[in-house]
Amino acid sequence: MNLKELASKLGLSPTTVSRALNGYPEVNEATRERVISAARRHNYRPNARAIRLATGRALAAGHVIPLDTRSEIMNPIFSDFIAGSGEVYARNGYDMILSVVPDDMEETTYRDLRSRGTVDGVIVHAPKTNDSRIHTLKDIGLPFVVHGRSTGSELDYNWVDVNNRRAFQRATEFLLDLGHRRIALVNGLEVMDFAVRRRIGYSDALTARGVAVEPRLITSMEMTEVNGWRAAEAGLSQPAPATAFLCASMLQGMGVRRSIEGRGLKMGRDVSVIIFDDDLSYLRNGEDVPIFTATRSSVKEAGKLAAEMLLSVIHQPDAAPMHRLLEAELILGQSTGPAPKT
Amino acid sequence: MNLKELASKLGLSPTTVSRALNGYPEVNEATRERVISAARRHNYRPNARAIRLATGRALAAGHVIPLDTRSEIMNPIFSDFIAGSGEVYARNGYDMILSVVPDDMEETTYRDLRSRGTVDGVIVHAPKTNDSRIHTLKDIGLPFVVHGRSTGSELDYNWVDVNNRRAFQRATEFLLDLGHRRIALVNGLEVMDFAVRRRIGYSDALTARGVAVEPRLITSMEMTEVNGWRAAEAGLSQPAPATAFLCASMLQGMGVRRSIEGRGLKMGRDVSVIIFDDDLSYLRNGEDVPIFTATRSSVKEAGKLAAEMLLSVIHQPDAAPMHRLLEAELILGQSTGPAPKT
DNA sequence: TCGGGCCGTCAAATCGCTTTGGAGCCGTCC
DNA sequence: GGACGGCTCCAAAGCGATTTGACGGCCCGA
Repeated sequence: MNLKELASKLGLSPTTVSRALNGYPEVNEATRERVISAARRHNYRPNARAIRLATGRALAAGHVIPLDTRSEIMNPIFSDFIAGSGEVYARNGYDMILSVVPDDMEETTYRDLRSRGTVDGVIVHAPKTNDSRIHTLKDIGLPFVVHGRSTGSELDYNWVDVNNRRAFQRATEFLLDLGHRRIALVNGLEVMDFAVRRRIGYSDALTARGVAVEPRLITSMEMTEVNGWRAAEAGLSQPAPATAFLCASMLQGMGVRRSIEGRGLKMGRDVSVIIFDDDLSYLRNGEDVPIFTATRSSVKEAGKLAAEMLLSVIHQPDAAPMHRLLEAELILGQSTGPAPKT
Repeated sequence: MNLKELASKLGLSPTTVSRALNGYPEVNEATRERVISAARRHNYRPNARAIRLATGRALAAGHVIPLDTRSEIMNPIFSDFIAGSGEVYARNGYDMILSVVPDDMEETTYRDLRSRGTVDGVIVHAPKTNDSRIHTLKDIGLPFVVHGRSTGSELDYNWVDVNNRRAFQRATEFLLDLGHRRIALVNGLEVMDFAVRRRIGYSDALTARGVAVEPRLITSMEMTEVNGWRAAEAGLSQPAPATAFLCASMLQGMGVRRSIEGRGLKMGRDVSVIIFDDDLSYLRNGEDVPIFTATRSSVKEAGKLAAEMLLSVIHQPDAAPMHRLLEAELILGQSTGPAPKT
């Protein structure tokens, strides 16, 4: 059932039917009713392919997910992020197109999406410092929103981000207040921009209190459980072991906990741990009582906001760049306590 | 730069240019060369929207991700699955369209995808027993491949699945061989078909050895860390506590471990644990030495196979239904050992 | 030399919608 | 009574590709 058939069934022209369905004013309300009910009755849905060609819009948003060529690790926050954005797209009649692309092919992908007209805009995931994709996208004129920011880019662009620096600064201060002095940072890879910001927050807090930043207490690895365990093993087996760990993710935190308990110590009493909690639906930080003390910011919510921003950018391409900085909450759990007496 | 422009630049008709680029035989090799190099030079890419309308194909595959209306939990295996399928689609010039949909809206979504012509076929995720989506899809004639199976459906359909029953049967036998008799099953929700199959494998193994299946040792919850912990707390605090746990996922296994270690026991010595390991990229089971003894089957690989199957179904809609049953490997880790002497 | 077949190319129709530029009808105002 | 507007509606021209059917050369065999 297509527009022409429906029109002829109604004894109307395709023009009128199209206008009736799309809410244009130049059609009599009575006929509009007639058209709408006939459309429903015959189960008519306009062909998306034709609409796209006719309007020159793709009615689709792209998410280009970089897949690290060496490690092949997918970012685990990704599924919750798209759960958030997907909802927004669905509500607005947009499709969500995913490309999982080896990270050295991203630029080609953007150019392709643009010149073939597959999408109206894209979300940029996992920005690095001085990320070249921002230039590329500005260059080819494809609307985009970055989830995160890229230090070093002199361009202004649309982004949604968490205040990573502040979150880690606060967490570090909290540990300092508890008397901890040897606080280990279990960071993500510092090619990622957010990881750099987190380290800065951490160092700033230490420095402000006159506590030296010790490189031996800082690790920067992919955010997995095993790497968390490894970092804790290193931090706890030193002559002057860490008394607290600040982790960039829940999974790392779980690895740290495994190391602590494997040594017969108790988390929250002998060693304190704070994590960054993305509030992933399948990785909740306990239920009523949080397991980990955490700085929390929902990644699903970020996905929603980014999608909304993208749609607005698509509709008003010439508007000034938009920014949205989210603050993480500091949540008190069972994994922190006063520094043990030396 | 579109086809017409390119054609006029070359002094050729659009027809010829189109044929040259698409490898049709009725065009002179010399002109083909000329066309191809001109296309490259002018950076011409055919407009996907036009191709879709002209050919009547969507050149896109849909993944409808059910979002549990109550718990809002995304399945964590999902990101690795689409990493696998995405690669296949990309290689074949297909787009991947994702719809994250409240589970009571899935049917509407399928009908919509079909009648608006957004996709050529879909992958069905997370089938339940007697899943109505299979009927719906057959009914509306949209090609599909199920990741998993649905017991109770009398229809024959395309699927890619792991031999869940066998995997859990083998794991249970392995624990029995180690002398364990009180083996707890930490299962997923048994509305999911795969969870039912796993329980059957578990019970079959016990029954075959004359060990009674004790309901008090079986839990069936969403597969999170906290639920794993909870199940272990229950299983370990009974008068005759479990000596081994068989978990449906790595996250549950981590929760079980937390409970074990929280009681001052040692996993692998005092209590044994086997997990089902989906080989998720961000949740590796250790590195060289696996942490958990596990039945392992890569969900990314399953994604690849499902996508390949879907493409083949799209191209040959009338072929007989295809099936692919994957066997899980049994991997020996550090989490299992002989049952402690009573 | 003429007709038939093959090769290479093209004009035009098509896909299913949107959108521009009227057209017809009726009522109002001068 | 005629011009002008406002309502409704329609015919036709797009969007940018694919694809059908046909046509002009050229070669070959009769």
